Amino acid sequence: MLTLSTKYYILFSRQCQFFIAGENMETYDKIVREIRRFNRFYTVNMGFLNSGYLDSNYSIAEIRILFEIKVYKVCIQSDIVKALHIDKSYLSRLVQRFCKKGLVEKMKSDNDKRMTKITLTAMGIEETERLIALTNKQIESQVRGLNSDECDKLCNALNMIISILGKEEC
Amino acid sequence: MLTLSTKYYILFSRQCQFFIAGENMETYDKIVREIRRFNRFYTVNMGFLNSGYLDSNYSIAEIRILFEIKVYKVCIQSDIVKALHIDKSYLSRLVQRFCKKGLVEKMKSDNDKRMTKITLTAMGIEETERLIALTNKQIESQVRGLNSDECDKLCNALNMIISILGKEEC
DNA sequence: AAAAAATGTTGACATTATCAACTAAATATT
DNA sequence: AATATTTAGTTGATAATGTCAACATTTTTT
Repeated sequence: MLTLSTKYYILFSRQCQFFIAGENMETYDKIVREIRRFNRFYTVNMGFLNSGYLDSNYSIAEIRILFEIKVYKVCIQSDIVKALHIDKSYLSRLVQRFCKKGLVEKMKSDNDKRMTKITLTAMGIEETERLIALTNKQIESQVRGLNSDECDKLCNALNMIISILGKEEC
Repeated sequence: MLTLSTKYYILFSRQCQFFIAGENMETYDKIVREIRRFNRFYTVNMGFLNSGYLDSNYSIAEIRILFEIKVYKVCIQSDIVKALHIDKSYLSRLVQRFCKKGLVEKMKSDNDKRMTKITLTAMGIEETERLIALTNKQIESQVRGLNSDECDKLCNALNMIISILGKEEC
């Protein structure tokens, strides 16, 4: 049986919830609009829309995958699938192509025979670094002209976004 | 003929330039790395890598184009080409498809017979708004859980990036 | 008047991505 | 222990997406 105070607490807390929910709704409306605005800006600004990405003969996804393998050093394909949310059959084919090019090496795992460990070859590392350098150059051309104050502010803003949206990671 | 003070001024200013240039080099290295980090995060986080974008039967580019036509209200194809940096032949075909679907209408321009003015039909507006709503929903699911302080900070950060990188627009 | 540039279209591909079905191996369930 | 489910990766078939060069028109520049 409820005491009076408990009852009031429930009432109060419910009201609070409604209040907070209402406030958040509005807040989300604003932030959602801002994110869309940002996405419109950023996809064009970074050239994600036109997929002829760099002069390199690689797609954004390919570069991203090579980079990921480089970071992992050794991993299995499903690690990449989970990290980048790409289709496993697509990745499988890309990995095959990388192998043919001599960028990636496959090794059957001993403990779990379903898995195939993948890793960059020396040539793969070199090529990935070349691609990173290319990307760097492209990005540098976009920030050239910023003064150090703007760079700092930009840097902080980028990290702020990662830290806020990153904790949501599911 | 230079006075001593002018000479010193030039020397000083040159040194300053070197100093600033040197400082900026390092600053760029850092900011370029940060931007790459951000791109890695953001492309995955926003699902730009796997192009099965929304449940909608539209690609990111298509949605972007519809949105752009909506903002322009009336425009010509090359406006969109310039705004989004996409291939004109690709756009031409997409516009044709939109026309067949009844989303976009073409009208020959009178003053310049090369151009074709394009605009969204009522149905096109409706469909674009539906797509915007879908995008909103998807983004909302990513910010759900943020408190209003985090939303504010996120918002400021997004706008900071646009304001800094946006002025570079070439 | 001739050359160059802008607008948009088309042909012919190349690339990129997706979906469903499948094998093989490991794990969970009964 | 036998069966079912899940996980890892591959393959076939095909769809969707994007690109490049060549072209016709019309306008602008020289």
